[in-house]
Amino acid sequence: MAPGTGPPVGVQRAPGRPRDRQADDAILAAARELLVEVGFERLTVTDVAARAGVGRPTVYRRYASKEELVAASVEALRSDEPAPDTGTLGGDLRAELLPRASALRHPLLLQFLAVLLVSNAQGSEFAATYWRDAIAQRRAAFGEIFLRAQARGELAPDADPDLLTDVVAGAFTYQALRPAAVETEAIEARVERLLDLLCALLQRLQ
Amino acid sequence: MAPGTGPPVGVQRAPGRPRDRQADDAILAAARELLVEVGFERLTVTDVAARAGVGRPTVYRRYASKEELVAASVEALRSDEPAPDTGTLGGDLRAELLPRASALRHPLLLQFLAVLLVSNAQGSEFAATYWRDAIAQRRAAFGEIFLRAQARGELAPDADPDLLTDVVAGAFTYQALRPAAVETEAIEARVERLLDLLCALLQRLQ
DNA sequence: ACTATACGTGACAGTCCGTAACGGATACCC
DNA sequence: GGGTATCCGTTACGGACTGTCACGTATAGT
Repeated sequence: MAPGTGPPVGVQRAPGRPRDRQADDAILAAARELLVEVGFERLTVTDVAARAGVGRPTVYRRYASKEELVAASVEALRSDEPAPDTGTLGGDLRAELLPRASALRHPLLLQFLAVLLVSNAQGSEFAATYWRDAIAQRRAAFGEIFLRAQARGELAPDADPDLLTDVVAGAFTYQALRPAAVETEAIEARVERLLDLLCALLQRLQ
Repeated sequence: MAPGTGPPVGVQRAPGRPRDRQADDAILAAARELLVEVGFERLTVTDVAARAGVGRPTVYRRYASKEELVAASVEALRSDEPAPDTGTLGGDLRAELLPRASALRHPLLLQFLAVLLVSNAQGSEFAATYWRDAIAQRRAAFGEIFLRAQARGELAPDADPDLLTDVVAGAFTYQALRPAAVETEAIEARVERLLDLLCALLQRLQ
């Protein structure tokens, strides 16, 4: 997962020429762009290297496989995402869930979920790492939304935020299975209706 | 999607040697088995042909691509699934949802969902066909469960069964993203708790 | 200077996809 | 039976991708 054998931590300094940190970023950016453009399966390491202006061995020096490269590129994106609105106590539940609904249908995340689904179903070693590095933190942000709603009295205090996350995140993620190319705006409307239904369900749970 | 240019319908009879129907079944069975064993990406047409005891061109004579082969193998599985319990009015909602929860986490279906997710995110032409052939009918069975629950008075009659399907199917499908290899029995328990929560949510919607 | 590593280029073996060519087999029609 | 059209299995091919290696060169610390 980490580039190579890991960066030299703290005072310790590796001998020889250091890694080009500019290449690090270029590789991750190129991987993200191509993942969105052509998908995981048609993404090639050759193309990533070319777009990053880098030789292919330079990519493999950092990531042992195409899977690790993709996982790292998605994980790096998380720090670029907007902060989960940790201002006041926030508005109502619906207003807080809406931006998360669209974030869950981000093309990059969906491509990654597909990788996760596949490596999962066959018990790949990557599955657990993927979950821990890329999904768990996003789920935590979801759980805090429900905690805030409970603090505001919008939600029953004994409801498990983790299970609620499964329900809400599952419903939104599920929308990505629909043939989006044909009716991308119809799905937007459907998400709105879904959001209404979920809020009605949750707020009746008091 | 259909094998070759389609089978001769009705009285019409194609000239020349007919297709080996035994090979048809062997190919689909081999594809299903390998899809579960190694996943979509590591499934090769060469292996499918070998397991089916068939030459590789014999596979390509029926399906234009690996994607079509996989889609057909999943679609063929649907007819093997148990009938959706169209007996009396059924038991309660929870009892009807339970078998569907495990059906949604069938390894074969999950592999297929991953294919759908990928081809979807990049606007593949297959996406719409996949949805229509393999998903839409399963969703219909789900909708009927909610219709029966409404007939029994367990559910508000104005609730949209289609949206409810999104919520329930989404929650269960989402579980497949968890690292299953490590804790396969923990997920079983989680599905039980999730089922309890969903029933509590739905039945409060009156 | 010396060492150790990174870089780019180019090449390589191995695998897979999808297609084509061949000889033989099997159905229908005259 | 002869003719025709399609199937089958085998074998081979071009193209693409993966992951690795070797080479010469560049860049850091000692």
